[in-house]
Amino acid sequence: MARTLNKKPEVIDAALTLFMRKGIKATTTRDIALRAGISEGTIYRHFDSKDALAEDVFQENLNYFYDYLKGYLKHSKDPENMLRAFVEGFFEFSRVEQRRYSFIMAAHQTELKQLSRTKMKPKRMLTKILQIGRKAGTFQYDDLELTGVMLMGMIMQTIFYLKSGHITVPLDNVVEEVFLSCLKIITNPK
Amino acid sequence: MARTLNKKPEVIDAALTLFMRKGIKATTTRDIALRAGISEGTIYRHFDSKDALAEDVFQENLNYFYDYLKGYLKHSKDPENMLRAFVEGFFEFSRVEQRRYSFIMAAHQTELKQLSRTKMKPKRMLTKILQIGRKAGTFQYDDLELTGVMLMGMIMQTIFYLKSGHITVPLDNVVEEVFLSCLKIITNPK
Amino acid sequence: MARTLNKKPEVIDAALTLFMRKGIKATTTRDIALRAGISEGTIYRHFDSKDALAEDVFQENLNYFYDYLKGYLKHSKDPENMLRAFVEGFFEFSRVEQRRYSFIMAAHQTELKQLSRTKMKPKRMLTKILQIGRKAGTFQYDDLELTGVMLMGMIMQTIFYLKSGHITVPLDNVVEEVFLSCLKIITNPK
Amino acid sequence: MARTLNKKPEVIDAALTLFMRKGIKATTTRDIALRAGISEGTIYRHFDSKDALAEDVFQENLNYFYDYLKGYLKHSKDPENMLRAFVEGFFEFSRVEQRRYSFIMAAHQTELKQLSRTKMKPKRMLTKILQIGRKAGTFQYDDLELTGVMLMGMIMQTIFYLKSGHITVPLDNVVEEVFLSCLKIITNPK
DNA sequence: GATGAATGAGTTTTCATTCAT
DNA sequence: TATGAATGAAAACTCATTCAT
Repeated sequence: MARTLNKKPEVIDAALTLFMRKGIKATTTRDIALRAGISEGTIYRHFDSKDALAEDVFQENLNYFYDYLKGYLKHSKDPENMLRAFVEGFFEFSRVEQRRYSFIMAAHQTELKQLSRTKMKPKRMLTKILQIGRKAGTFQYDDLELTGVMLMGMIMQTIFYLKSGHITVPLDNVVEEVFLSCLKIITNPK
Repeated sequence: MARTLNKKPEVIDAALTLFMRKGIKATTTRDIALRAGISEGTIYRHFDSKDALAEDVFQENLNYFYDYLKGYLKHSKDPENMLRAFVEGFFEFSRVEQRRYSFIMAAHQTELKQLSRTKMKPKRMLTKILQIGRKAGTFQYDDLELTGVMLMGMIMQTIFYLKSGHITVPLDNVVEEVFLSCLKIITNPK
Repeated sequence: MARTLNKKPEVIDAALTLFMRKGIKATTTRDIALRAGISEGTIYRHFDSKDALAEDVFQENLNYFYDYLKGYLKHSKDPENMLRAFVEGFFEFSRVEQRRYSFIMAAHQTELKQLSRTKMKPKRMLTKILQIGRKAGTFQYDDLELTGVMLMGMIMQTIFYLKSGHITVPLDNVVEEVFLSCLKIITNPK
Repeated sequence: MARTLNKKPEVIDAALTLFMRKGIKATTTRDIALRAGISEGTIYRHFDSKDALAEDVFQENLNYFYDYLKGYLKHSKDPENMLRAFVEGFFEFSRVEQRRYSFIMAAHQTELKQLSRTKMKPKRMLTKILQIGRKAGTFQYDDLELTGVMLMGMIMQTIFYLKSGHITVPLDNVVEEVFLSCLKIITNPK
């Protein structure tokens, strides 16, 4: 079937690795071509510009992350378990798929043009869980968005510091601790 | 005699604005010179390199932020009040000094060379508060670093989303909400 | 057996349109392939190079133009009528076959390699008419080439400005006016 | 006074020479830099883009041409003499300033972006002369624009063919012949 | 004949930094 | 100190042409 070669996957893969390692700006098309074992021109056969490539890589990885989390949540039934799975999945992904995770975060926060930053799918997953929990009477909170954001912040920031080696607690404990802190916020009466 | 005019402040001010707006990498020395109303060469009279300028701007703003928070905390006596002041101060600073705040965060997370990222002074303020609170018996938690990081994450992420206009709750309520959530984590029994 | 489809006409047609619109240099093989609905490689099955394609398109259109004028002149007998037919034919062609005309002119004046510019068939038609007219005693002029060139210039320049919309006189009047001006040059005594 | 070097004139001069010789498209910024004895970057210190440079060179030369013609016309009083001076000036310029003339014509017809083609100053000079002549009763014609265009066409086309060596008549005679032909068009009764 | 991915040499453009004035 | 023109290395991007399928 495949009549001709198609180096698009190689381009994307090389780009991901390098974007993650040095950031989008600091990665040159030459770097990408070199690592992909292709010529620079080939990049432009598949993408309109370096920015378009970055955008593409970002979306692809975001989807990958999203699917990863969905897989993690599949078997959870009650809200609390879903939340636990979400937190665990987040940490797990950041550990197993370091490259992807780092890239997603960096791109999300600063490197990408405003456009694509809009919808952070994983955050919407979390708010969904919170909604279900409130409906079930398990969770209590005032503002959905705000609560979601706070929990996301706890999780992401903890991972950020984990990566810089500033936390010495064993990983499992960290995850548990973060999960419990989440629970405290949404299950305790004021 | 001759009032040798010193353009350094102009340089720093222009750099700050631009770094914050477009990031360090995306800001050119030409941009800076243009906005500062000086020539490009002048930048190098005051700084060894663009990176050195960025580093300088970062430190200066971090100190400014730190001093700002210190002023906010001055009159708080008990740990809970200190924590409240800290959270309020953080939000207030991000509101009043938008440029500075945005720049500090962006630079902190991605753009600066590893060197200067090491010590995030405001975070150490927070851990200090947590320590005092634990000593006084007001706060309970297992790991100091981890807890500090989680609280920081909640605060920073909330501000991040506030800035993108995704939260519709009135600011005062948001601050109160975040503060209460912090309290829940460190004052509630498991 | 197999009706080996031949995409050559598509190539030529697409090339003509694009060459005319943006000039030869500014038209890429990619543009041509896209517009022709074929692949870039196919162009090289029919032409040795882009330049050869341009040359081909030029010749083909020049011949087309020439045949068009010949058809216009067929029924004219005396020199004056022939000249009138020539002028009318020129204007008519430029109107009905805009793409072809624009391309011929542009290519003729600047874009083609010296080679093919040599013989501008329509101009030789005009000089032929002038010769016949002189022999018949209808036209008077000193130098054949020079006179031909001047008349050509009047016609072509007028069409050029017509196309840019700078002339507001009705087309028929324009043609008549140009024809009369030609006549003045070759029928009036000094 | 001149405190620092300024290579802008060198850039323009080199560009003019090369644009004229090979056309704008075929001239690379590298060519220009090499010939100007500067680095490529310097071009961009003085012009936003290669296109902007071409535009600038075009305007400059058009003005130069215009001034040249004005000088030629200065001492002519009656319309007929003005017209003669105009025709002579045109031919003379094309001979003395070959580079400039060729460039102006090529750029005018195809190479420049639509924008700058709008106003062809010399043509407006000619229409001015025609107006004066009509007011003075010396010239007769119906449409000013159309007549101007036809005369321009005769002049330009003749020069074009002169350059390609297709005309063997001595230059002075050519000029005289063209001038007389112009006169015939605007001084003879229908 | 047709494809379309790949090429690579070449093009325009960018930008931190230097330096004569 | 301040200038601003100049630099040059490197960046993003282009495109006619080739070639395996």
